[in-house]
Amino acid sequence: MAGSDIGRQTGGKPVTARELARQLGVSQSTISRAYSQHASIAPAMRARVLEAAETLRYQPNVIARSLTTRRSNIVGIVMATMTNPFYPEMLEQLTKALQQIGLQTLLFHVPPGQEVDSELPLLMQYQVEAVVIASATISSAMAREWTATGRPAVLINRTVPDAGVTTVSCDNELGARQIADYLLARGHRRLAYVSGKPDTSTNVERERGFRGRLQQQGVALHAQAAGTEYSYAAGYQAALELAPSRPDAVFFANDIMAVGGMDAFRYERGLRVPDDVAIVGFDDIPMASWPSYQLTTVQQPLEQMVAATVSFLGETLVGPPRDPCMHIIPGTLIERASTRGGAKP
Amino acid sequence: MAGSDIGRQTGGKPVTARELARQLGVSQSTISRAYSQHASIAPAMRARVLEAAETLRYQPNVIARSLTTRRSNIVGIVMATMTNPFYPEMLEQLTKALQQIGLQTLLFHVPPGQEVDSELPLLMQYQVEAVVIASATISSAMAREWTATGRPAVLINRTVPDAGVTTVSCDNELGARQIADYLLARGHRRLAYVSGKPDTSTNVERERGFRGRLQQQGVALHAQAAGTEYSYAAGYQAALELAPSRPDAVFFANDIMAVGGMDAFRYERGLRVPDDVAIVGFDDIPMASWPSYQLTTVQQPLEQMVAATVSFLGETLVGPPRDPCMHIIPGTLIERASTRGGAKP
DNA sequence: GTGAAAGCGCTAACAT
DNA sequence: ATGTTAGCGCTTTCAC
Repeated sequence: MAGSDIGRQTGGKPVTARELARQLGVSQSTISRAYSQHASIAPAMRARVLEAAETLRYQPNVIARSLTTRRSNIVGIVMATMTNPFYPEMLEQLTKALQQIGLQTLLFHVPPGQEVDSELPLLMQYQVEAVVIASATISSAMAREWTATGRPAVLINRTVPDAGVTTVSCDNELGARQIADYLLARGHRRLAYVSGKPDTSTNVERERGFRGRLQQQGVALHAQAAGTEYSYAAGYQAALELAPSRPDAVFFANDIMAVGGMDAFRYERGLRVPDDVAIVGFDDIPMASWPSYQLTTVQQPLEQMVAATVSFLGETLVGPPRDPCMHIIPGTLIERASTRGGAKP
Repeated sequence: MAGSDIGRQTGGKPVTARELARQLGVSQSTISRAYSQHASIAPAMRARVLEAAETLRYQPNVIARSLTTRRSNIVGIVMATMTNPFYPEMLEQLTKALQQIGLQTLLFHVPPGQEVDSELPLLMQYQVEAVVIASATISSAMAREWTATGRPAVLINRTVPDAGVTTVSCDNELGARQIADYLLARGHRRLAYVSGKPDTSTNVERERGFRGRLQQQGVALHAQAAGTEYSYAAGYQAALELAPSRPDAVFFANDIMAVGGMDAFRYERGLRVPDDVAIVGFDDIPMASWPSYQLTTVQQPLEQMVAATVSFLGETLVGPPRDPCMHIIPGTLIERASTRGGAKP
């Protein structure tokens, strides 16, 4: 690693391929070829060019390149809030994996109230080659419009019905069913569900899985509280609403809510977890394994989700566009002390 | 919001300004002018162009624009790990604020072992107008090289001595001194410090502030443990090392470590917080205010830090380059139950 | 106020 | 293997 070739002369304009060519007494295309993997150029010549580039601090302008190649090597990532610790982790992994295959990440933040839809024209202007939408949803109309442009879109952790968008997600319904089975097997009968942000596919699927399974087993849902969003505070609030009905087990739509709920049960209502009330979440965020929480949860297969996303993008950006597909990966139920007792405070 | 103008015809190539011009029977420069704020164009004409653009799904190609204007409107953000919850929050705010002044964020992730330095040439190739480095440090040699290109660099939450880089940071030394004063005032005398990642400026400054103040007050540091990194696990580990020396108060280099340490003290050593040992952190991450932790800490002025960063960038990217400066903003000591007792488990 | 023409820095035929 | 030429889609003089 040279660590010394940033690419511009002191204070001046960046040196261009033409200048470098002039200095070397070669044509400008020769410079270009030196940076192109499969170009026919004498190895000696390439070496000469690269060496001169180093001393003159020449760096190819990839923006200009993308104008002719029509490949920006940029993918847009759209995220709503990152207050759920699950998402920073995902973003980090995603960015890393994309970088490894030579793709850069243009990050867009969608304010809570706003629609993802309104960001897409901007992404388009920046010529991103694909868009990854995480912790946010897109209208199916807009999704169709986007894919009509020939650019792939991947929705992580959300699905949009028949919009032709590729989806990568944990099997939420399966996970929720496993939770239901697990709680029933442990003898719980006064089961409650705390929903997450309404109308998100994750919430719908998890609720459907949980309720569906209970129904199959002939157990009625004891109580339900509506979280307004996927946050600690919403979980906390929901737990307070739920407490009077005295559930013996509560499934929160995700971990950050579960953690909030647990705190509310313990510190506001003096309930013991799991003795008075068992708690289950979904995601397996770092806090879930902290001794203060020891939260039973369904672990999302983050690595596989990222891998699926990136390999889909990688393939469809080189080869012929792959058809959109649904990648539904099963999660793993992780049993911890929030349901099975143990060394709790 | 139209919600319907993504910018490309179905499956085909994006429509260009030239095509749009041809359709309208005007020159291509007219199209350009319609999108330029201070161009001389008849209002009627502009309206005509914009309307046609909408129906034909024309969107200017900002990448091509940047070639002529030499303004990419892209800033690079370089982050190391985001496992410290303080950083996702910062990233979110930063991206939002940059977007508001028309700047987009190209995100680069630096793997733990790797140097930021190696990423900069890539940033340069993407013609970013400025770089913001968070949760990571740059060598001062590389920093000088970068600024020599005439592009601003901002280091958030880190400083690099005399490298000509603008720095935005909390007053770590002051904060640490306040913590020392606070703990002494509460009668603690067996004080310990848990250091963060060695050689980071934050760690150096916080340690200096804390030790310095103790020395001034004639109190010797009772014990110290070396965290290897800013993580929950490192804090946990450090607490275990510290426990035998029986400190009556521990200042952890940041909150995520403090939370880890607290869990270790409580669940591994059975100590009560704050009765047996008082705990203080730094940052004020969300978990610090959760009832399980109720962590006394110094709140970083995140909003002001982001505002300072963005306004510096905004100014220096339009007007004449501003000189690099140090923005040191005082934090706020927040007293919670981890030092003053209260409703603890 | 609008059109014509010359680039921005690069890649990709097409020559040689 | 290298040089020449023609753009990529846009902004910006310079005419009129």
